[in-house]
Amino acid sequence: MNASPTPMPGRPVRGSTTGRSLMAALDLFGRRWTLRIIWELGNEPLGFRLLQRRCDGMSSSVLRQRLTELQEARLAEVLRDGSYTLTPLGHDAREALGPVIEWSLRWAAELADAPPTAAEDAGDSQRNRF
Amino acid sequence: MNASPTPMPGRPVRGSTTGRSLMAALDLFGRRWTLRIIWELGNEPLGFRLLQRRCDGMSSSVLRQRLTELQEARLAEVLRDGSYTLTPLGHDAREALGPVIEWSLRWAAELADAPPTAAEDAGDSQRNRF
DNA sequence: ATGAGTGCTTCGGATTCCGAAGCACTGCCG
DNA sequence: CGGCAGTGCTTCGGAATCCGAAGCACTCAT
Repeated sequence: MNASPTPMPGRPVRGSTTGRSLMAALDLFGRRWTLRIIWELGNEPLGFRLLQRRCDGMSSSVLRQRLTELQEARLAEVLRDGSYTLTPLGHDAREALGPVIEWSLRWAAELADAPPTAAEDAGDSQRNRF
Repeated sequence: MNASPTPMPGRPVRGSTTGRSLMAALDLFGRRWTLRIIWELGNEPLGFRLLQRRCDGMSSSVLRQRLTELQEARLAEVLRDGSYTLTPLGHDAREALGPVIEWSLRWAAELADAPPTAAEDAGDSQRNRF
């Protein structure tokens, strides 16, 4: 299973040597689908295939990888019936994500009534502005 | 610049068709280095190369990509002197990340005094537990 | 004018992600 | 009992993404 190691506080983070726990968390969360999985698992325990469907049919191989990482990081665990849940620590993480949710609503509102500025859509507009 | 489109509320998200703003946010944040960049820019405006150094020397090509995405998403902008900052919306996002920081501390503490369970380190231990 | 620093691009190779297919297994239901 | 659908999970080839070294055009201090 040739994958990069699960980020953990105390150990050096991918591309870093400091190992500060915040950086480890940012690295862990900054992997595709991780945030989404935590979010979906926070609602209710889910089996593998059902969880996969909730995540817009994400790749099963990556889902397996993410679930392993989350287990190693002690955010998720398997129930006796085989379904996946968040540990108490995992639920904490999800709650910590709450403000992000609220923000995303503001974000959506902001973008709705703000017409794109000339600077943005023409991505190659500014160059060598020294 | 062959890159996947910047996630935006209202538009379908990568691998999804719902376009809910939360999913867009999770997709945006769930790209490597994005959270880290927001974090670093929240402290102070930074020029390209300095920001790169703050992010453990991340790849310049990816940094450029991320910065463009963040600008399109209106989280970041360029100052007159060429350095990058967070927009007010971007600062909101960073503040929304605050609880995640606090959580990462608890996470570190939790992992510190919790010996690894047999289930974890031997990743290939459990198979076909039907 | 020379050297150091900047923002940014290019490009080949490494890593990661993807999705279809398949395996072994457990329920069902007739 | 014999299908048959559903499960968790793996494999594997190809696509997308990431990486880092190198370089370009430019500015500014010396």
